[in-house]
Amino acid sequence: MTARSSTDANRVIPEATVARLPVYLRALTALADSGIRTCSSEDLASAAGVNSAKLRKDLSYLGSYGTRGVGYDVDYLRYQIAREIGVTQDWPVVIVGIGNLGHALANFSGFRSRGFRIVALLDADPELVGQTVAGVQVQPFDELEETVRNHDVAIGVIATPAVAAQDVADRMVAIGITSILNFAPAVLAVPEGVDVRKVDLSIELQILAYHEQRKANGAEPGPAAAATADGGAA
Amino acid sequence: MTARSSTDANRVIPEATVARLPVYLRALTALADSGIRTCSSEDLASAAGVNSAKLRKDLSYLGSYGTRGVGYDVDYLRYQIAREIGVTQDWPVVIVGIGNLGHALANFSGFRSRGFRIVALLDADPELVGQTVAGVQVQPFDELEETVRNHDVAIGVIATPAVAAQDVADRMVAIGITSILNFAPAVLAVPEGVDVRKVDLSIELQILAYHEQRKANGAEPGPAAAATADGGAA
DNA sequence: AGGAGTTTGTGAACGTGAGAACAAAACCGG
DNA sequence: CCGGTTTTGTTCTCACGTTCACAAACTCCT
Ligand SMILES: NC(=O)c1ccc[n+]([C@@H]2O[C@H](COP(=O)([O-])OP(=O)(O)OC[C@H]3O[C@@H](n4cnc5c(N)ncnc54)[C@H](O)[C@@H]3O)[C@@H](O)[C@H]2O)c1
Ligand SMILES: NC(=O)c1ccc[n+]([C@@H]2O[C@H](COP(=O)([O-])OP(=O)(O)OC[C@H]3O[C@@H](n4cnc5c(N)ncnc54)[C@H](O)[C@@H]3O)[C@@H](O)[C@H]2O)c1
Repeated sequence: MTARSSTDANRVIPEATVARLPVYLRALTALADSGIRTCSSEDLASAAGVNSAKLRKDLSYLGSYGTRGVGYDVDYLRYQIAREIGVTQDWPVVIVGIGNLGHALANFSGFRSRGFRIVALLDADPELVGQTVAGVQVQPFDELEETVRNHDVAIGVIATPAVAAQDVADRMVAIGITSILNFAPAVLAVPEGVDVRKVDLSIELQILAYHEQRKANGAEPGPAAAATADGGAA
Repeated sequence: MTARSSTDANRVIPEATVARLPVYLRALTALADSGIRTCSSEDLASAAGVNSAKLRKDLSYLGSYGTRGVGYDVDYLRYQIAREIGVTQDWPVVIVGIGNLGHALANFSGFRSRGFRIVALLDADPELVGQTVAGVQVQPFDELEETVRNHDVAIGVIATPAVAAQDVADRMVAIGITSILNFAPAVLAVPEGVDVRKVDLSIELQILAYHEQRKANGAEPGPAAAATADGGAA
């Protein structure tokens, strides 16, 4: 109905698969770094911590990039996954809320190396504004709109206290940001078409506590080795 | 087969439900704080950002704590969920790797208020050892065993670089830690019976980038408003 | 060239989770 | 005490995700 990208868009990739592709990408990068040029689905699966059938099925959604009897070319597959995810291009990102967590995020080098570029740090606190964090000057929150327009930002990160999170999200959405990564422990309401993903440390710990309690109570088949995945729709 | 907790353990609660219980708990706390003493499943569901049928089904796994025609008593339900998750007791936690992220975690007040107590911060860097972060002195990594035994720690947090993560995890497991929250972008191998949950910022961003790219390519039914859930078994 | 050995890609079976729908239970007003 | 109203708890159905198992496709050795 609309534009098509080079390799036949609108193939639908299950959310669960999308959530694992970055893991495969990381595993492939590790393999490439250790000089391995070819790997089997078994190799890659164990490096990624999944079972090989699942890996093969996941990759089959992207296309047929392996060679039967041989395996996958590490660099080629890596490029294909990167292209599918969209990290062959650079994504400009803004971070709002430069407190404890915001500082850590700003200093995190893993951003750049994975296709994301921090173009602005913003905070409502006048004390913080003007300070330089990780080589970037903190701007007043009011400059959000200007910055987003100048850099054509689509992805915003919220690292403010929970009470401010909805306000910040509203502002982001109003300005045209369509993907939000939210670290504040708050449920964000956003219009259709805007993606929100949340990272919530407390929830993760509480899930661990639940299983820990069950182990202590003698519930035999204790699960183990969990992860994080999922997606959803608004 | 073994000990039973007060309210009939070994009821099996689906992982997807376990992952949402902390969200309900947070929503209930918010309601309680604003003076609301009773709420319907509809109210709570919208506060938690889920649909009410799902909420009711989730709660039904815990027991029958509502009143038909009336709704749920906020405080009562809150207590029941907290008890089920295991956050009525305090969980001692150790954090290993006090860099950018470790500092932020140590300073995070949301720990204590949700039933977790940081009993130790550990790092391999001699420069860091002895410094006080968030009122706790950083200890050398070698003191892990002693600390874990003294405080009966079951939950460990890894905030070291990826290369060190597996080593740290091995040490933790050897000492008796059975739940690990891993922030390093690495797949951890742990024996059966040990739970690992990972928080990976880069993966979250890449998932957002994927959907963002699809939006740009004109894939109409763009999903939105995702979250984070899941569990698994080793 | 052909057969043995590998390894992918996928069809099918199975399990888990989501959502609609409704009967059972509680309250309320008369 | 009874009928109407509200809201829960649960059942049923469908969609999604995982895993198994195997034919197809490729390599390599003889
Ligand atoms: N620190 C952690 O390790 C951690 C872990 C998990 C979750 N979180 C969550 O992340 C968020 C940030 O945590 P933190 O420890 O960095 O908090 P913080 O208080 O150190 O920092 C919050 C920052 O947000 C700024 N801010 C407040 N309102 C704002 C607004 N309306 N617009 C722009 N900026 C605003 C403040 O000036 C401050 O600099 C919180 O919601 C917290 O619950 C933190
Ligand atoms: N900074 C972030 O916002 C962020 C975001 C997502 C993920 N991460 C990940 O979290 C981890 C920590 O990030 P960071 O920015 O705090 O890194 P960092 O380099 O600032 O801190 C790492 C700390 O771990 C310590 N360490 C190294 N090896 C150790 C060992 N064997 N035992 C004990 N301590 C050891 C180091 O001394 C250092 O203090 C990394 O894996 C990073 O990829 C960080």
